[in-house]
Amino acid sequence: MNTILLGRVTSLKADFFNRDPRRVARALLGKLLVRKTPQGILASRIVETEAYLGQDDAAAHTAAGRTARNAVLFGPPGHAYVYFIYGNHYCLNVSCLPDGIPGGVLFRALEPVAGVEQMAKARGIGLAKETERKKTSLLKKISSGPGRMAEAFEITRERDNGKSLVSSRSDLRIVDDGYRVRRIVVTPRIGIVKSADQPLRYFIAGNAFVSGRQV
DNA sequence: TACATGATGCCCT
DNA sequence: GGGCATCATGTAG
Repeated sequence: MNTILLGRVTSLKADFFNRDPRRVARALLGKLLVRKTPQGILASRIVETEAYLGQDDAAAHTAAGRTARNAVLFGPPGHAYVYFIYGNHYCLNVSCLPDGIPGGVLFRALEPVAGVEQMAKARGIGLAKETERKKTSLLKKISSGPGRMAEAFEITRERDNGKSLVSSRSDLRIVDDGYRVRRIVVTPRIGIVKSADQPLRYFIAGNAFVSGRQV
């Protein structure tokens, strides 16, 4: 993608997503979400995800079967499922498993890597005049949370729902820059009522950009 | 056509 | 730590 800015990276293939969402959610930790914009490249490391299992998972949007809204989750793997929630926020998911079988992974938190100023601006956060100490706490507000990261990447349902995250022509992609995750923590998912006890939330241990409180 | 609800974040206390 | 904004979607009537 942008080899000067990011070093050597390889784009993930559709096969990466063609498996159980629990495995995809784990494997996505440490990868980079990359957006090409007219103003420049945005890149952030994926530090927190949640798996949604399809028809056997009461908390998944696909639990009651296929509808116009959730069709992407029933489609081929590696595509963006974007939905609008609470009248304010968009959330980004990626479809998993083969065409016809529902399942997906929710992106919950990102660590900003490139295009930080642009992402801060998209969030209404000013960084320029801040002290280093204050900047550190503001950086966390850019994309620590599913609604926040969607806003930072300017992700909307209109623009991004159904888009491939693995196509070389896509402006929104996921790449591997060789970063290796040391330890992964697994907890129950956040903000749900049904099936709230299942341990399907994954995050990089010790990472400061994970949303909410760390265990 | 009406209504309840939600994979959230912000602001105020 | 709690209330609230705000609306698309699905389901019931």
